[in-house]
Amino acid sequence: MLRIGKLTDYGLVVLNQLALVGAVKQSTDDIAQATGLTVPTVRKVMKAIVDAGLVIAQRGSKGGYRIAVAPAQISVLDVVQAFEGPISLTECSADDNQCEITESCSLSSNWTGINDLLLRVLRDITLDDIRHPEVQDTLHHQIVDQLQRIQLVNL
Amino acid sequence: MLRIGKLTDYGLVVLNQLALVGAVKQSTDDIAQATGLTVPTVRKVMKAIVDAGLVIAQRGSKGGYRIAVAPAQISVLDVVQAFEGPISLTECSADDNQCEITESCSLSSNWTGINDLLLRVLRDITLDDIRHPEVQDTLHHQIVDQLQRIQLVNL
DNA sequence: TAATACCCTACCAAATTAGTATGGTATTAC
DNA sequence: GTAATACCATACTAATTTGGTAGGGTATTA
Repeated sequence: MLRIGKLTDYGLVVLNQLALVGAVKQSTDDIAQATGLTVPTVRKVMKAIVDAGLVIAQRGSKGGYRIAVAPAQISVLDVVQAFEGPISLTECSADDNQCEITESCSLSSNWTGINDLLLRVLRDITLDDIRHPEVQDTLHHQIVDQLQRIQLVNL
Repeated sequence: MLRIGKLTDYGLVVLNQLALVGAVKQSTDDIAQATGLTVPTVRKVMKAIVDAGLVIAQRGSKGGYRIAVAPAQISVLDVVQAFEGPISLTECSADDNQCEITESCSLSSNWTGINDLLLRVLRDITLDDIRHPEVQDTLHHQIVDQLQRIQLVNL
């Protein structure tokens, strides 16, 4: 139903927690306790955001995780892609494989445009925005206002 | 992976086909042949868009389907919702059920804003836009241009 | 009354996702 | 150099969702 995965959501929660404590390293257990997530789930989440370069992991005693990038530099798109790979609304626009319904498929390729718009929106919203609801509200209204001013060419 | 379902895509293809012939009624077989989809799949697609009121069905001999609304009045959002129900990126923002991680969930509620933006974009693009790629390109550029002019408040 | 063509429900198989378990490896402290 | 800490990698299971299919029912028209 056009949903993002739960893990993506968890990822945002964890990043928020890491942003909260700044440079202080936190272990898996710390994070689990702070967020209310289970330890195994946190582990899974950490792998994704470490691989994406959003978080730095240090092993061994005295190890732990700390955020690698300033919250204002982490976009929602970064997080979504860390968990769900490259975004593409349809198979057509993503892979290079041809779809079966060749004749009608020229139409489907238009999803690409919608896809780009979605990417743009997700890229323009940062972890910092998310963390401050009142700021995010303002941002939200700004974008909606702009969209409302757009005259559709064919109407 | 933040995908729309194949059926939704098919729905758009079928609606395009119906729009092509205007007021002429088409049977399931006609549509299947014209689009390259299988008959059972077309049946499933038709149910969704008939229920959504986008297409009118007439039974009996001489029956068939015809488009119920002008293509310029059918938004991509209409089609997506016909197949995938109300759009909500997270469970939190959709249902009234409480999520388990209570403390951190205030953060998750910010998905709502992103959700609204997505709805807005999908609602502003019509079947007519989709059918004319060059028009849709223009539209696309317009929206992206507007988005680019937005200054994020916290940067 | 028979032919046409939509309608409804249910079923099956494949893919995806969430959650869990387990053994391995790097770093630090003593 | 050994033990404790804590991250790492892989794999497995169960639940959910999705796509595709089947079969019998009902309305309309000739």
